[in-house]
Amino acid sequence: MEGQFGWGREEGGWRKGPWTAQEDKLLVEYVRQHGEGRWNSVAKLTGLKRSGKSCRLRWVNYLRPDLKRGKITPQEESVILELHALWGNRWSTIARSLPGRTDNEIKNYWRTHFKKGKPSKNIERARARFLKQRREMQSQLQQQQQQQGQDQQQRQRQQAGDGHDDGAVIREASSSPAVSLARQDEEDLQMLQQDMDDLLFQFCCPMASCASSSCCLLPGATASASEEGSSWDHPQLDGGATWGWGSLWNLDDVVDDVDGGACGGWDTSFPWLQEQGLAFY
DNA sequence: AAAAAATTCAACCGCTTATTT
DNA sequence: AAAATAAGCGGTTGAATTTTT
Repeated sequence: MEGQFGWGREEGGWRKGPWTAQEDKLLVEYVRQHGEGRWNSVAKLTGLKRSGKSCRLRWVNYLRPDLKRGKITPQEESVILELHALWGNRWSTIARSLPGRTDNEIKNYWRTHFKKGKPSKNIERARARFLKQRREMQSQLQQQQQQQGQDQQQRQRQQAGDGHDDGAVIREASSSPAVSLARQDEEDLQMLQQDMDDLLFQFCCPMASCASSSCCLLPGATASASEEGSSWDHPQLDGGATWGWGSLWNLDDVVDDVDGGACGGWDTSFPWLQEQGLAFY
């Protein structure tokens, strides 16, 4: 029974908690007539007592017809792993490469299957800073390009398109099955790669060779992965199997917070892939 | 058989970013 | 230009379900 306590209650006029079939019907009908978006008017037009936010969420994560139902396939799983190694907890970015899967779904899947340690906040902060910088650079570049003639613009774009012959990790990622990064992401990644290479060199990371080539699952390191806490007691063993990009970002921590002891590893090893006979990288 | 523990995942919250007014 | 509104994101929660004891 719902409606008595916290779940299924009404609060400030809005219903909360699990959606009923009737509510779904109303929302689906609304979208059929008015399309996606303007979620706040759902309540006004249909009488559904749900906030716009709630409606959007329900549609995006559950009612959308293009959603893929059913379990995550092994292929999808390896994509998730791969992209999480690249992007960390940027679930929506990852979801873009998995048609029919939502960020929420991927996030849940990751958390329930793979999450073991806790990544440092600094990773994402440093990363955000980097990406922001990158974005600013890009928009500057764009402005410059606009001032120059269109011919030149095209020439430059071509150059940029052809010119990715460096970056082993990128090549590795894009040659992997079923992974296609959004253009913007790919560009970010490319810059990130360069940046990280520099950092690697600078800090002489012991796993440098691992990170710049395409290891990740070392045969010897089945790494039963200490259940809780960081892997930094034995970084070269526990982390060894997974020193890919996710760990690379930890270098941001080094930069960001040199004496904080921050190099927080993601204790993520992938024995399940082996069980399934799947090679990761 | 049943109680406890663990897992799953839909939906929430707060915050940030984008768009509109 | 700035305030308001909408959309989007990621972390977290907790009811329901499944597994273990």
